[in-house]
Amino acid sequence: MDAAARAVAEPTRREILHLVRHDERTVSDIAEHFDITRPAISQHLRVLADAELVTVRNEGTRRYYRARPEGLAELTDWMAGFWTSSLQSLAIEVEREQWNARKKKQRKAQR
Amino acid sequence: MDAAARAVAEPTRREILHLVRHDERTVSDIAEHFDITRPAISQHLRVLADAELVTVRNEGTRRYYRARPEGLAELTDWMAGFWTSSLQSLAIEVEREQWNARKKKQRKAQR
DNA sequence: CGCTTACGTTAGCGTCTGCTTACCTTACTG
DNA sequence: CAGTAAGGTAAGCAGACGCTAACGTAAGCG
Repeated sequence: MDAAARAVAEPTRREILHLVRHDERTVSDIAEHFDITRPAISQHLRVLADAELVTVRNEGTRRYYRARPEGLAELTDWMAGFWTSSLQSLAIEVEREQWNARKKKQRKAQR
Repeated sequence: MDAAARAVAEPTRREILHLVRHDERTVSDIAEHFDITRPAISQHLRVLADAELVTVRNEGTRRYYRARPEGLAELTDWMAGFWTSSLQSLAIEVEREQWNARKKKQRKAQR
């Protein structure tokens, strides 16, 4: 999951993901969309593959990459769940507010 | 948005976000949870603030940081929308499959 | 006023990263 | 078979990144 987050942090890799989101594409095909060399694309694809955000299909000398929807879903789910406030935490939040209010009153009284 | 993605890629920053997700906390308070120095935390907070993922509230010499829900929501929404397949793209997908099927048959015929 | 507390900022450092160039492997084609 | 097309890999380099140590700053306190 850490790998996925780091992989997506790179603008070029995000563009690549966008390219292979629906279509599967070869490395050269992808490389044409950028100003960087093909090896650089290969390296980005390796990072994305390690993060399990893309899959490969071999056909002769060509390698077809495409986005792996499950990997992307896992990432978004994880991100969304990262800061969702449950009822439990909401209750704690209310308690914290009250605590702060008391504390503020105390500080005011001290002056 | 790019800034937000890069900010979240860092494990320490994710932990910080988690800490100030519901409570607002001071820098020293946050720093206690880590093995790195306080200035390092300050720098991480700067990155998070630049990415508009946290907000600050000054109170005397203390600075209270807390997560900015809107920023987090924007990020997750953007990530989720990044690869959601609309009906439009689904139709394209089907068409692509058919095109591939034809192409495969053609290649087979060529051999 | 000087002292302390709570932070931010800067300089410098080792490490990681993204990129290019050069090379190697593998599969197709004549 | 040699030649070519497609793509992975390695070395090396410049820049970004994360961290620390040292210093600067502003607010509270005696």
